[in-house]
Amino acid sequence: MLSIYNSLTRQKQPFTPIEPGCVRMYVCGMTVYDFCHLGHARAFLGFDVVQRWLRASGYDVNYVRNITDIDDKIIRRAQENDEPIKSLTERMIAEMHRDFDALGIERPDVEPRATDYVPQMLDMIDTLEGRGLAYQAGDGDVNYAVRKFPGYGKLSGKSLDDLRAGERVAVDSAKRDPLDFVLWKAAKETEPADTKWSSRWGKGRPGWHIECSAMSGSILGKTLDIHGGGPDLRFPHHENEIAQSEGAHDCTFANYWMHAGALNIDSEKMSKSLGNFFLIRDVLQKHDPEVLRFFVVRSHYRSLINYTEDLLHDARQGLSRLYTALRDVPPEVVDIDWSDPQAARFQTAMNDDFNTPEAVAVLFELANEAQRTRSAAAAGQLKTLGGLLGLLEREPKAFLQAGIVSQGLDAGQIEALITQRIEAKKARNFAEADRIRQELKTAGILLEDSAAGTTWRRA
RNA sequence: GGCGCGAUAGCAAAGCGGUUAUGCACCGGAUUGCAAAUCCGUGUAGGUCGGUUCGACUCCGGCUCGCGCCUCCA
Repeated sequence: MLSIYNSLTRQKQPFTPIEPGCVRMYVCGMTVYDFCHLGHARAFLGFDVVQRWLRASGYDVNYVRNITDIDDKIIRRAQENDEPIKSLTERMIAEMHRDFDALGIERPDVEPRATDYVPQMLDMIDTLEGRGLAYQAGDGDVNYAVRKFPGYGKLSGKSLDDLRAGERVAVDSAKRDPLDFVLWKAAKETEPADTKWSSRWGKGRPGWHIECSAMSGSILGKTLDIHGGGPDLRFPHHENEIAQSEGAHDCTFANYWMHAGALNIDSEKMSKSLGNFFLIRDVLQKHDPEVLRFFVVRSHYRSLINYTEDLLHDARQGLSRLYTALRDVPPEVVDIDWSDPQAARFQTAMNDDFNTPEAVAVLFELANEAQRTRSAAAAGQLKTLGGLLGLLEREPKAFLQAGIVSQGLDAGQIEALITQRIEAKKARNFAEADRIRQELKTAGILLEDSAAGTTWRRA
């Protein structure tokens, strides 16, 4: 029923887990040296939806998303900050959780940290060396001998000779082949003690790629159902993971490879040098986290998303329409009946490689139906189906009135002005009533009069 | 240079070889003291050239343009 686009075969395939009813899913997580940015939000939101839908479909999911807490950038940042590695990584992990929680990204079942799996990494490197796939170079580093692994390049569609032809990096003479990558990095005298582990190759630290192979293998076994990650991890990281895991275990590493699409800012790649680098927390200063989630979910997880302020405003308008329907037609609590036409469309869409844009279209149709027919059942379906995407779980009023108070009026000030306006209306002083309406509108507050009284929401 | 992806109405974004995607915005109408929300109505979009077909936005090929990866990167 469910089909998934497999980056390895470049086509959609029916999803068949190794063990019926169970899904072993591994997604490459954060390197914790800085705050999370919008690209992270996009990718991890994408896999959050995948994970949610698998569970909603009845699978017992074991979702592992690692944390890389030892790495060159972490070491550099810790030195810049003059703080211990552990202190920096603990801080960044807490900040990551704060950002992800705000966006409704559920915690994985297991969140392993690389530094807790160094022995497993060393075992794996040992196995690779025993098999002639790894060697210690003159500089002390242990490298993977890429030419010895026949399948190298199968995920990225690159041949070693193509890669060599397009070579742009200075050749590291200690490597037998320029494409060989580091499994174990020999420690340098100048590096702090908390970056060094003992091994039979001498003191050092693991290479980035081996971390994921060791953690996924230790926790989920030699073969995964789904391996996911951001778009730029496909090469070399995932290619190298395959070389390591399949080289060590002699069996398929992952049956389905999933890659999220990229996120651009104003049509350009987000980068610090272009000055268009957005952290999640920066965006949440100005926008509701659920709006950001909706913005991401209304596009397909594999497509390129372009982030602009206008587009985020557009997303807010759309999400407001959905919440307005739930406000006007209180939903009844319903269990989804998958034979219902709209629920079936939603299910079919999600089963078609997690087609959230189509699923969101169903949400709008349910909102229309709820409003048109005052159907509490349709509203209930809207809320429940939305919940499967991590949306529409708040009180409508809470969403519609939520805002950054520091930027404008708070609820008390708004209520006071509304009271003044009601007095003016009673006195048939419509000019004054309209002036207050306009004053509030300028502050981003829209008033809605009805038989039940006056309500407000933020634009 | 190598590998890959994309081009849909004002904007965003899907499915689909022949039948309304959907949302936002816009424009009429109803409603309202005025609005907002809501409801009703209004859209013949598919880069370009050629091919396949009774029929193509949808399949195939060329071209143009845009993007990503090949270096740490979600």
